[in-house]
Amino acid sequence: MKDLRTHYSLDVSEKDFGKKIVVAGWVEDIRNIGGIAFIILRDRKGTLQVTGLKKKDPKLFEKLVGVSRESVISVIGECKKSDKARNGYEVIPDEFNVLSEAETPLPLGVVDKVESELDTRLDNRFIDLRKPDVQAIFKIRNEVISAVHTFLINKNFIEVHTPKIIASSSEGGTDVFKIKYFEKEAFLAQSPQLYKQILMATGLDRVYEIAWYFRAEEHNTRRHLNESTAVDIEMAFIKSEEDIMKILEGLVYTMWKKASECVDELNILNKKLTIPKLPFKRISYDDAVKKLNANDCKIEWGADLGTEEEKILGDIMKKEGDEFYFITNYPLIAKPFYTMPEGDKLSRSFDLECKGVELASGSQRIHNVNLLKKRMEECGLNPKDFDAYLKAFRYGMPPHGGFGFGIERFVMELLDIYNIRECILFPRDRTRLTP
RNA sequence: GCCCCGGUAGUGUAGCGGCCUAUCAUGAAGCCCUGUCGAGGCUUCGACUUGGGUUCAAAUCCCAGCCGGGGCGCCA
Repeated sequence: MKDLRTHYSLDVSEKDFGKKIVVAGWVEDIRNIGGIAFIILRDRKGTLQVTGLKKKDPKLFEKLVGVSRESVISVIGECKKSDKARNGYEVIPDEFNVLSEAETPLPLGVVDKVESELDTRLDNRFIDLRKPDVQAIFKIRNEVISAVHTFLINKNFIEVHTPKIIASSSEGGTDVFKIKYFEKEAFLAQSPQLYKQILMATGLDRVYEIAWYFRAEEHNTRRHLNESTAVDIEMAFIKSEEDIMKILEGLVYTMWKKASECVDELNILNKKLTIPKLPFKRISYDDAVKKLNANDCKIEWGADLGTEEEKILGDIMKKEGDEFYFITNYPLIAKPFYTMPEGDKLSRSFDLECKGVELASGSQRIHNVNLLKKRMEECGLNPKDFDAYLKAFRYGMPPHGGFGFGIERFVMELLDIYNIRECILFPRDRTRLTP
């Protein structure tokens, strides 16, 4: 049995001219001129042209032009130099096989001259993903995640995987999905927060996870998902939250830089990336509020920044030359119970903002079990529900902190994508459960 | 949780009480064409979210359902 493919479209070079090659992929388009026909074949790397001549082999020609668009075929033929064809060569078929015939009409055109709605595209995601610009997003996503692994492993982090089926709602706050766990009730983890903290009591010191977040909030917006991914880290023996911010800004810088090296994909998307400068500006919550008030945006001290305020602050910071910045020392009241207080009212926390959108949020955590219990109670939680978590703080827990960093939000900002659903292969939102 | 908005061929749209036997593009099917690359030309096919109501007359107005989009809150 012969190979179904010896060459990808873009891997053919001059030394192949005049030789027999085998190419395979999807029939993107057929232009039948009468006595000659051009089949545009698409594979993972690009497209190539198969040129059929009626005179040469009428039967093969009929079969070739009769195949439906987006069918999968494999073609054996001569690779012939041609200045008229797009890659400088064309394949003159001797033989071809339809590996899979596509039904017609297509539910979504790959190269049609009409746009499709996102909903239609997501309903037919496997076809949508045949488009090079859609694929480019996920190729870049792959690169930045690979940069995460390299960067964090170099900083002595180890990758961990914490459970996603959990017994109690992890942090209060957001809604969680309830599931049946045999005779018990369980929940899908909204974040790995409590588990990565427990791991700080083990001596592993630095852990990270590419984590799934499940959130049962019924929002329907272009920047929310009910199932999303994040880079979550936790590190022990820190002096302060500044140690964590250093890791985070280095990580973001590295991811951005790695993305900027995806030249082919960025060209397809028609995007240019400017690598951010380190260090990112640190601005305290107090100063952020002052800045906002000075710009006719009235905000009460203590309130979390709303979408509107975040945007305005983003504009102010951009004017001052900072696209990326940390907002530090939030009011304690706006942060979860495990956040380390700073004085009475503030916290040792930070949010990383990019152009007015929150990319990541983190803090130094409380490592004293009594303070932790006190904070739980102040937040309206019952420490008894957190026994398994609290136990880890009773037998030697070093000072520690970490952050969670949404991957889809990052990709969205990185590539300037309007709807977050485009940043994940198969989005789960308020209404979408398939595909 | 609160508040807006929308559903017309496979896809994307026009129409917003009678001119609708519903527009245009794209697509599909077929015919012509030996250098296409957004190929071209000709022919054909294909749709008003569902159920009630108003009206002489409903794609169009009203009500309800179903499906979807978005904003806010909250968050990543």
